[in-house]
Amino acid sequence: MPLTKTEEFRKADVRLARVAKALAHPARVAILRELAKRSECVCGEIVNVIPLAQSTVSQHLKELKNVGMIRGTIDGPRSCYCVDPDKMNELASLLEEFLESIKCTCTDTKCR
Amino acid sequence: MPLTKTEEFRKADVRLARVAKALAHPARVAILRELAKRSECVCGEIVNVIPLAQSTVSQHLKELKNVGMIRGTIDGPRSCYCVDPDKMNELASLLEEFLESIKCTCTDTKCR
DNA sequence: ATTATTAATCGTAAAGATACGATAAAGAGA
DNA sequence: TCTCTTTATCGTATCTTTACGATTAATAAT
Repeated sequence: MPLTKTEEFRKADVRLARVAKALAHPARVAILRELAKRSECVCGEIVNVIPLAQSTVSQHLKELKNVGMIRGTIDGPRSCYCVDPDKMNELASLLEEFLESIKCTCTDTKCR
Repeated sequence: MPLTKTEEFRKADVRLARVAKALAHPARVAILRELAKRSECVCGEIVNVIPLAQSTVSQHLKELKNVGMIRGTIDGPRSCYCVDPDKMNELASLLEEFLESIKCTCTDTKCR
């Protein structure tokens, strides 16, 4: 039995959902917040801030990387992670535009 | 063994993740888009637009309702669903503010 | 009253997400 | 070279999400 039938939906909707999904866990939100407030990032510091096991944090980092929000330069035993500014802005715009477009136009009195 | 340990995270991050999660499926994005472009909505029409079974659409509607994005007035055999303007704006602002705050400040040459 | 229509709910199966410990990989430092 | 540190990956258990069909509920229409 099929699970997610993303093929059936509009590409734009699928992309949007994917971006939203990346933000759909407090750990990933926290990671992005941490990364954004530093000029150089090492995952080790991240692990100390997030109340999860190292392997789990690594998993969340991977997800953020997959969607393109962050970049990681592996540098031997320490990797430099940071927000990808261009991609982040692109994805943010995508979400923001959608959110702006969802202003309710309902004139039904039952809904007001 | 615990699954989501939302208790460990900042309330703001948990709230944000919850909002993002509501948008984390193409069907829900499509539903919001449909609702937003009408002045009166009936679930039946929604079902016809979304390539999923009626029961599944109903489930997605419920999730959007739980997070507060939409309101539904059950009116006998037809229910009127529409975007909750105030709540939607509130949630949208939450997300938008966060996205704006995630501008990369990384000055590391390796990341540029 | 009976029948049709519409939407919610229930039960359930399958896929995905989340979390952890253990292990592997890869340099840094002694 | 050997050890330490750090991160990624693997294996696995559990919870959650997604999806559907079947059923229920509630009104509308005949």
